[in-house]
Amino acid sequence: MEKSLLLKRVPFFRELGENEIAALSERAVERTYSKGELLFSEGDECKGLFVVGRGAVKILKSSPSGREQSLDIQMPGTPVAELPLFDGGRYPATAQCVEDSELLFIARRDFESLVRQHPELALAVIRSLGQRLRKMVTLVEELSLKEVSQRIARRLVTLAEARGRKTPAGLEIELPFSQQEFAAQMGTVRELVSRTLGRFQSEELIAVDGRHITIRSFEALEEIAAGLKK
Amino acid sequence: MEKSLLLKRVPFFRELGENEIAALSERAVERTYSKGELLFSEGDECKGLFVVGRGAVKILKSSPSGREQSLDIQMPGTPVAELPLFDGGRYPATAQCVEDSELLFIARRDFESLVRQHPELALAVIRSLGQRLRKMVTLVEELSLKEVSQRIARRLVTLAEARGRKTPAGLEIELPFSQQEFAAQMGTVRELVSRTLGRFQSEELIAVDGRHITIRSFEALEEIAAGLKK
DNA sequence: CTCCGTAGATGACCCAAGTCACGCCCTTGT
DNA sequence: ACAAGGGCGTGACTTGGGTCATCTACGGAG
Repeated sequence: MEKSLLLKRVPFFRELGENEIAALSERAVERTYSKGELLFSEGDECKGLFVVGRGAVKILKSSPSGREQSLDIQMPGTPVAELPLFDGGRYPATAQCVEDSELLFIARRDFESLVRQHPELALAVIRSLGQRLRKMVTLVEELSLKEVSQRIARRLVTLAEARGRKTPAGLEIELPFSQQEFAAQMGTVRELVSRTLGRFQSEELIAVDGRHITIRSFEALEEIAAGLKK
Repeated sequence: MEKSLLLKRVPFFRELGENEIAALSERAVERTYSKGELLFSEGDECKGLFVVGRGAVKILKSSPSGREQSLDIQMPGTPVAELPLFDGGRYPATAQCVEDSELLFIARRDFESLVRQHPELALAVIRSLGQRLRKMVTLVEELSLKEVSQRIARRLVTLAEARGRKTPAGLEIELPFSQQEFAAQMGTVRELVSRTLGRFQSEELIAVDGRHITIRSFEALEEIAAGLKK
C-alpha cells in the first residue's frame, strides 16, 4: 500500500510517527477523478480533508458571467480544504481537478480525533493556513493596486526565480499552464495575457515560443513589476 | 489593573484560566497611540502580538501612488498580527491606528511559551486565522469578479443586517467611517463611493443624510449586489 | 466671527481592461 | 484524411472606473 508513502510526503503530517501514519492510511480512502471533475463546490458542507496524490487541483471562484478567479493550485503532497475542516463552516470556494488526479480522502471525524491525540498537528495546520493567508493578501494587493502588466511581469520573475534554467540566451522558463489558466490566476482575461506577452516580446524583454519563455532582461521585468516602468 | 479584564474579553484567550490570564497580563505592556500612528509597517520583523483595548486599528496595503487597500479593521478585543507571530515571517501588511488607541503588547517569546503550555490556544489561533482567510477570499472574489456598485450594495446590505434599526421609513444604518475609508475597504476611490451612493439615492433605493443612511428597498440592493440588476 | 482644514458632491476627461469577432495552427479522434 | 475543438494572436470597439479640478458645507481653533 503506498497510501502511507504519500501521507509521509505531506508536510502536514511530518510530525506523526510510523504508527500514526499507518493508522491514518487505514482510514484514508483513495479516489480518482478525471480532468475537469469537481471535488466540491463553494457552499457545500465539508465532509473531510483531501490530499493530492497525483495530478493537480485548482481552488477557484467563478462569476455568473463565466469568468473565473483561481485562488490556488494544489500539487501532489498538499492538503485541500483544511480551513472548513477546522472552523466547521462550508467550503469557501470550488475545487476542480485540472488534470486526471488521484486523491486521498480523510473523513472529518477521523482527522479530528487525530488532532485531539496529536496537538502538534495544530501547529502544522497553522503554518498551512498562514501560507494561504499570505498568498491571499498578496493577491488582494495585486488585484486592487497593480495593473495587469505589473502582475504578469511579477509572475514571470517569480517563475524564473523558482525554476528558471540559465542559458546563454537568458533565463528559460516553461509556463506550467495555458494562458487561459494564467489569466484566471492573475484576475484577468486570456486576451490581455496574450497581448502583454506579445508586447514584452516586441520590446525584447522576453522571447516566447509556445509555453517556452526566455527572459532576456530580468531587470526590466522587475522594474515593470515594481511599477517603475511601463 | 484592568489589563486582565481586557485579556479576558479576547476570544482568543477564552480557553485560559484565571492564573494564566494573570500571568499573561503581568507580561503584557500597555501602549497608547494617537490617531494615524503606525503600529508597524509591511515587511517589519514581528516582535510580538498586539491586542486592541480601545480605539481601532486598520490593516492595510498601500501603493506608491498613494492609493490604499484596507484589509481589515480591528476593534477592541481583537488581536493583531498573530500570523507572522506563528510562521516567524515578516508582517505582510501595515497596521495603523484610525483613532486614538490603547493596545496591549505581548512579546513574541512570552506568547510562544504560553502556547507551549496551552496547546488548546493553537485551536483559537486557527479559528482566528480561518476567519481572516475567509474574509480575504471574499475580498478577492469581489475585487476580481464584481463591479464597484455591486460591492457597495453588498456592503450596505450586510451593514443593515448586522446593525440596521427598523423604522417606518426603512432600515436605518450609520456608516461607521468616512467615504474615504469605505472606498479603501472596497478597493476603489472616494469619488466612486460618493457617486454610487448618489445614484442609489436618486433611484430611491436609499436616503442619505451624512453618514446616516435609510434603506428604502433592501431587495433592490440585494439584486444589485448579486449582479441581477444595475 | 472668521479662518482653515476636512469631508463630501459633481462634472469633464482619459485610459486600462474587458468584450466581441475572427483567423490560424495544432492536436486528437474517427 | 478530414473534421472538430482547444489554444493562441489580433484588431476594433465599449465602458467602468480612476484622475483632476472645483465648489460647497460643516466644525473646530483661535
